[in-house]
Amino acid sequence: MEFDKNEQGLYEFIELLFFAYRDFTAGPDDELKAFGFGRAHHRVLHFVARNPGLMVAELLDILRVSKQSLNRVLKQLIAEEFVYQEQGEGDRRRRHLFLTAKGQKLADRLGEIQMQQIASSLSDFGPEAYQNICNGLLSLIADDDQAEVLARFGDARRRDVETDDE
Amino acid sequence: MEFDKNEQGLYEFIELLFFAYRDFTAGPDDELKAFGFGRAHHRVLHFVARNPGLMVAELLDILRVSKQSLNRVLKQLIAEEFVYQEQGEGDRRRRHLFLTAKGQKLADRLGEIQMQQIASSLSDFGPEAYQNICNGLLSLIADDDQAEVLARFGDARRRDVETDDE
DNA sequence: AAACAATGTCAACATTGTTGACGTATTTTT
DNA sequence: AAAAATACGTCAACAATGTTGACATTGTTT
Repeated sequence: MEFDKNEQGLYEFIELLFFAYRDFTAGPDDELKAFGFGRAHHRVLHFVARNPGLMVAELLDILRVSKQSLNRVLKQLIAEEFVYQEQGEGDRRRRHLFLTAKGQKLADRLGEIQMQQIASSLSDFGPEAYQNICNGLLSLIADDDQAEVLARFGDARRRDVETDDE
Repeated sequence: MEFDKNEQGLYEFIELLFFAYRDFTAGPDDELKAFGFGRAHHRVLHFVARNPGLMVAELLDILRVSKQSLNRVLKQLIAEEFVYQEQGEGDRRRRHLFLTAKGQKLADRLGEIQMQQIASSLSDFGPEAYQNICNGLLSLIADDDQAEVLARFGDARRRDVETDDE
């Protein structure tokens, strides 16, 4: 299949993104049903897992939903002890979010499902092709947000290095 | 930025897909508000525009929603004359879907918004990189569905060629 | 005639999004 | 110290979009 950058080809690109997203979210959605959770809960679990100590305001900026919408799922996750909060040390208005052991376990499980799917999907691609795919997705992100996303990636990597050193 | 295929890198891939989808759907969503429509209406407009004469059952298979959920938005689109139906000639139970002039105009407008976004996002990529990106998205689609998607692409291309010949 | 298929429709409900208003700590500014 | 701003939580109402179950209509197949 040749993908061209004419009008026809760009319409196909739109559909590829739709179908990829549709199929990519299907696995975790199923798993979450058993817990009475949905995709909104998954997002919180994912970003808290990847950014321990994340503040509510930061999460709001990532998800781009109203605080009331976030609070509804966050409240459930805290009540059922998948997530806990710690008061900020410098500024005690802030609530830093962390996963409990139970939350970490679920986040890991959901990650595993998606990882397997990506890994098997992308196994045929060499490193250069993989870079192309990632850079392609990155460039689809609004210009203003790209730096933000990369900054969080950088932080997560630094945090991992520090953790490895401990 | 180097994207690796380790666990860290695959988590980043998940996020890239999330952010790309989030920002990519934002533009049309805004435009649709003026018509009192949402993303669900957009999907119908898109797939009917790309596959004139599409049957309801096919649309259900593409969107993977219940017929009741589809019918709610389809009914509105028909009532407000963005979409019309034609009874099947061979099998008169079937309803083939088409866009009216008004529907086509809106579909074109939404397409234009997304096309500009893709075109400017992907303009830096050469043909090989673009093939990688498309093939990457394609491989994320469930195996069972890939053939189906490609078949529809093929049909649309053939239909375009026929149309050009007329 | 009976069964099946394609579509439409009614009703009830769940999830996840929205806006608006208000409350409570806590920190910053004046 | 008082006032303003910030970070977060909460209540309520509502909208969009998804679900399931039941049933009707029409047309086709057996």
